[in-house]
Amino acid sequence: MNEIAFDSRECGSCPIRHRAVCARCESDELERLEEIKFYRTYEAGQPVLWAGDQMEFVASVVQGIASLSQTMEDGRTQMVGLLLPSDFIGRPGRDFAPFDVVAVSDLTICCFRKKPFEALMTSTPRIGARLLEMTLDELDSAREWMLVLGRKTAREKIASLLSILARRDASLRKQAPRDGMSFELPLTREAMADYLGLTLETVSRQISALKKSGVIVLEGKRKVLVPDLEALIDETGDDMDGGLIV
Amino acid sequence: MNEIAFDSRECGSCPIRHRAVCARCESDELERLEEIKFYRTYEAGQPVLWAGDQMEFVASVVQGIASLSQTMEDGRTQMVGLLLPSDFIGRPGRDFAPFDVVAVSDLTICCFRKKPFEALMTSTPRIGARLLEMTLDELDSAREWMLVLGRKTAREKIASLLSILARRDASLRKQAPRDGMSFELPLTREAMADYLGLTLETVSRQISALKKSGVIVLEGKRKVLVPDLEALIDETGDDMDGGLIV
DNA sequence: AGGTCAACTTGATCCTGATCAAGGAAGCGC
DNA sequence: GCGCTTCCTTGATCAGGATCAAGTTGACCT
Repeated sequence: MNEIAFDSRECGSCPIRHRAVCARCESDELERLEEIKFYRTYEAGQPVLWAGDQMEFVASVVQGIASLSQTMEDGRTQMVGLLLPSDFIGRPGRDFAPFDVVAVSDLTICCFRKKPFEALMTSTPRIGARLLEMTLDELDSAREWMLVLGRKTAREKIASLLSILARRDASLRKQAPRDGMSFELPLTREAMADYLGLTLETVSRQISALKKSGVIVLEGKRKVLVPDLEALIDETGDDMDGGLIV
Repeated sequence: MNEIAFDSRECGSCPIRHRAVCARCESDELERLEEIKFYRTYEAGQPVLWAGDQMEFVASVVQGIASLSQTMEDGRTQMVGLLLPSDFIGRPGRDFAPFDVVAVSDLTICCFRKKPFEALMTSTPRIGARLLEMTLDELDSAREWMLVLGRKTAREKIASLLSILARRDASLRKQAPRDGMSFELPLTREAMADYLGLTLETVSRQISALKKSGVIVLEGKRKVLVPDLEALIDETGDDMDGGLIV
């Protein structure tokens, strides 16, 4: 996700967050960030914020996965973002949460009170610039996901999600994605369905179908092995190179 | 779209652009923007940029409509954004276009060479801050659209698009959306289909259906009259208040 | 007027994914 | 062990939208 190297020890106990926002920043900025931060943890399934809530902090994901989602009155739900470690929650300059934020797995986030963070942003333009860069990345990701939602078949959708998860999993442990890699599925079938605009039954069926055609191998229900990465990417319908970055 | 009042005469011949980026800025910033800008025009259907193209400028839409879209090898197309007057094209800090940009109607854009614009951004933090704000708005819009693509029925999709177009049309002429308003459809059925993740036949059928149930009245093929705005919004499946802002 | 073309409408049929329904597997407390 | 719950799988059927296929409309040209 974030290419910038930054020695994590210098950042104290919240390395990822600092790497995300303060890349290349000077140490006094780091210290000022240290002063205003605190941690929160949530269990899988717990809400972090409801749409419309007052947000008194911005945060970054340290560990675990959170989701951004919207629900219609009749219960139809669409996940609009998956927040993995190093992703940013909240928006300077905005007071209310636009979407529900829910802990998908056990979750630790590193929070910064919004007011001081905003003050820091105006006094340190680099932070704002970095945030703009991150937001533009997220916007591109959201738009790429619109192709998935609007035009892909169920099978292509599943393959797209798996290939994203595989790549992000690899990059979190700083490896290149490779053949024969395996990773843990952090989402229930229902959460996958909500992300992909499908039902959980269809998700289950398509995973079974990919398994049957040998594109993936399941170890238990939540562990996926990808014997041939290119075969999986083939199933996404994307052209080889471009590829989703989420 | 943009709530900030700014006397357009002060901005020379490109008022919207300046209002979008330079809101509340001082006059010397305006002058510096004047120095590096130029205009381009395109006819309906012409491409502005292909995905992967080098971008040597950023721009804002002055008149007409442009689309952002992605196409798969087999020809499936998904529009991922609709750019109306005052919307921004391009991204400081990025060299290649991530999506195709096409003129949907006759189009005028106001361009700024990227290098000087970026220089201006670092020397004038307010511009960066404004751009961050706009990008966050676009991100929210993109995420709201994901609900439309992933979970809404064809009829709800059409109603959602019409209600957005109605509202943006009203706001462009600085009126509150009201009952009995009518507006021009700037998109072909095919373009609507590409935006909504449908086929053009389904779009046509659902428009006919909405007409038959009296939610809209067609005058010719491209002019829509909305006798009762609330009835249209009802059809979107959204709750009354929140509502899509695109 | 007639011809041409693009945009649109409408009908018939098919198929993907939703829905309804039942049952299996793993974890956990007692 | 047993019951209980949550998550997942699989089957049968249904329906919404895609696809294929004609027509229609209207703008523009000569």
